[in-house]
Amino acid sequence: MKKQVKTINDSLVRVYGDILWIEENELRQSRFKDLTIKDMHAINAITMYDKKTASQVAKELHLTPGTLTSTINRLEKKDYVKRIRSSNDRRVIRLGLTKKGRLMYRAHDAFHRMMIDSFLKDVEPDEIKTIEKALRNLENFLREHS
Amino acid sequence: MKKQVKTINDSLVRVYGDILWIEENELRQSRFKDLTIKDMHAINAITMYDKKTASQVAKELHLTPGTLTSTINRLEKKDYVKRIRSSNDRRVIRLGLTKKGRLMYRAHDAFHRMMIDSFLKDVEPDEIKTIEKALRNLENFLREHS
DNA sequence: CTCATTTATTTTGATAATCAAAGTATGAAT
DNA sequence: ATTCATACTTTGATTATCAAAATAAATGAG
Repeated sequence: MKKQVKTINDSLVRVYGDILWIEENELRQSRFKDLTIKDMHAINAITMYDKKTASQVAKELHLTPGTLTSTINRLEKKDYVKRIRSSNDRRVIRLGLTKKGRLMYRAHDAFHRMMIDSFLKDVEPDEIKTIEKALRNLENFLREHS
Repeated sequence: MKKQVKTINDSLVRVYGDILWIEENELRQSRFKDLTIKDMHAINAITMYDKKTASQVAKELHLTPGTLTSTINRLEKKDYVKRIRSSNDRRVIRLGLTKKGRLMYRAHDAFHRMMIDSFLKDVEPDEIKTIEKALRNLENFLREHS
């Protein structure tokens, strides 16, 4: 019983470290060598879809506003991200991806999809429900602790 | 179907970011304020149990030998970790935790245990098998990609 | 309307983690 | 003995990060 918890925990810890490391390596061999994982995760948080504000993205990534600014500077200079000054409130910056940014976004997304597909290999639909339940549990736990 | 994969993926991404952030905050409020999360993860990798070599730990953490050296220097100075020169091969450094290090290890471990307990709340024994299967899938995927 | 306050972002200055590459010490093998 | 390999450390440079101060725009009270 106790042992099972430890095994699952160790597996999660290992998996997390390995994912970051593999993503870093794949990135270095790809056409997007000029990005770090952190850059990639910023692009992922910015998203192809909404036009989030800088503050929203900083919060999601748990970065201070200043750090986010410099992240955006970097990504703007490298032509992955663009700043869009909001017209109703001219203090706020909305963030969007350039063509190159969207390309990167899709590539990263494809990797994650592959990963989740393999995660769910041979997992039956009702078993997926179990996994979703456990993840919800975890998210609740984290919410209580923040 | 596609949607489910996306939901699970987003949840995992969110969860991992949040765990790091929460651990960082808890640490800052604890008696172990002098440690960063990275320090804590090094202590976790060093473990209370085996006496791993510096190389082993570096590999587990995906750090270069040089970086591990400076991590160990830091943690030794703060009295969490001790170096033990191996007697059969005097090039090898084995790593152990001090009393303070073991205290930290247990505290961190307790947090993880709580987390996994809540993850597995209302999850039946045979459902746990599902989760273990999915994690094994993921570890295999990661092994193929490294 | 104007001044004070709040909000969103940027700038600045300092620090810590990291890497690659060179260095040191030890061990292994021919 | 000499060379090669291994385990770790040192060095020098770079990058991500933060806290705090600065800027710029919006909001609200009178």
